[in-house]
Amino acid sequence: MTSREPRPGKSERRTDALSKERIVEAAIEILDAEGESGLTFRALAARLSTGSGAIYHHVANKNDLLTAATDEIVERVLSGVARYGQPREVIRVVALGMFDAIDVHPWVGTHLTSEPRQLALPQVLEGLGGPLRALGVPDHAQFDCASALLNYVLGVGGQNAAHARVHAGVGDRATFLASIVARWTQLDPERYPFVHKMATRLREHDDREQFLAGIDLILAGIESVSRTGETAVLPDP
Amino acid sequence: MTSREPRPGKSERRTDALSKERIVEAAIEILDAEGESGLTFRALAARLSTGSGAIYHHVANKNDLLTAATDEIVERVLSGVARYGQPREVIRVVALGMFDAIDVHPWVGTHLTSEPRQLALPQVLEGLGGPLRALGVPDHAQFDCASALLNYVLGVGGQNAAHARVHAGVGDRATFLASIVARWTQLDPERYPFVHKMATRLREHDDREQFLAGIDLILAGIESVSRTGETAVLPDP
DNA sequence: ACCTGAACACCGTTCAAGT
DNA sequence: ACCTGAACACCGTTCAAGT
Repeated sequence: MTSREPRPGKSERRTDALSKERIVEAAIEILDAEGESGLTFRALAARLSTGSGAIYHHVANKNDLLTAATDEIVERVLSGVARYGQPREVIRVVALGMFDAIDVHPWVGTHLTSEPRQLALPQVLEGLGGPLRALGVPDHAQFDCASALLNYVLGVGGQNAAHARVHAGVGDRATFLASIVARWTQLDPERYPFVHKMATRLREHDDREQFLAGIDLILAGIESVSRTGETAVLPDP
Repeated sequence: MTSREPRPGKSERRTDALSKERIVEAAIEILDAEGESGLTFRALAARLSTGSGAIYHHVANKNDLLTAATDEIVERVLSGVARYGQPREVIRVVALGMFDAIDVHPWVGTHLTSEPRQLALPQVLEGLGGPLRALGVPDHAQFDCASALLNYVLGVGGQNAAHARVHAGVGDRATFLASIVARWTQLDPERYPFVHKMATRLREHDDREQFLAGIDLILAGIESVSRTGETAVLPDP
């Protein structure tokens, strides 16, 4: 519980003065280790060997801190992702990068959908939407296509973050999934036939593969829009 | 600030004893009127003219209360939705029902993605996935298709909830969107060419139409999977 | 200018005491 | 059995006082 010494340098000045970068870095470490509920200004101040009020000299409030931490993770992920190559492959790599990042940092999946003004959102949008032109998607359809991809990625991310949050408290992932399957199979089979059919598949499915299958599904839809023109689904004539 | 009289009936017993239904109903009213931050056990107790501890006799905790409120809204929406007709139309109506519900009750969009054990999730899954068989989607692909639709709906819902939360505090929707457009156009046009192209469209777009365009995109992808078989996107042979 | 940490205004939740 | 509301153990945030 005692705070570690901040490097035993000369005593002229603390060599590691507080800065937004150091605060964000410490916040990320706490978030990864303890989850969202572990990040308090008191815990953060203790880890930085300072008073909780000091943090407010570098960060406006907790929301600002979470936004900065989320932006930092997304920046790292997307800067390490190839932007050349087949457009379809770039989209898949960007999407998978976000999926894996949220797998490692579940809190990113939560905050990404809760603060629409953060930089991370246009960054992901650029990564998913940029390749659309090269894919042959007409100008007027690009917004809809990019937004579908983005919202799907955000949906899965939020869901995975919620899963991680829950089975952080209650045992491991397998027992957590089993508890959901059990709940689903208790539902009335007359009213929920589809859910019953899917329940077993839920237990044995691979999150990452299924995520990619969804991306491929949307990509197939995008291809079909690009071919047929204006609307994705034409009413039967 | 004085609490309203609970109906001046005879004094044998309070005619309106506390119950989970009454608590959930009051919680929904507070959530709709004041937003998520307005729902506190003190505010809820005051509205129900009782002590805050009394609520715990009918509800396990705040998460349980929010789950019950979310389930209630989703139950209302989906029970009022047609289950017959063209399968594609059923999917669109279920999706639009969720979209509109989250538009009216933004907190539903938040809680739907934060509690994976709630009943509302399999309910929406049934509504979106049930019609897939009639659409001609092969058995082994139905899980991926339904999950893509569900995650897209959850993504948009979470995003819209976040928008509502922000522009509840800061003026109306138009100025909120304008502030996002302003932020996006300040980004480096070299690094974010796509975001720049989309920024103007963001201001003039219709949320509901765009939501439906995304559903249609995924439906087009589903059609294409059903036609071509196993994989959505075939590698060029 | 930056840091400190006590103080303030809240929360969710518990629990002895009432009916 | 159900309700009451004070008390407890936290929060985020502020701010006088220090350096």
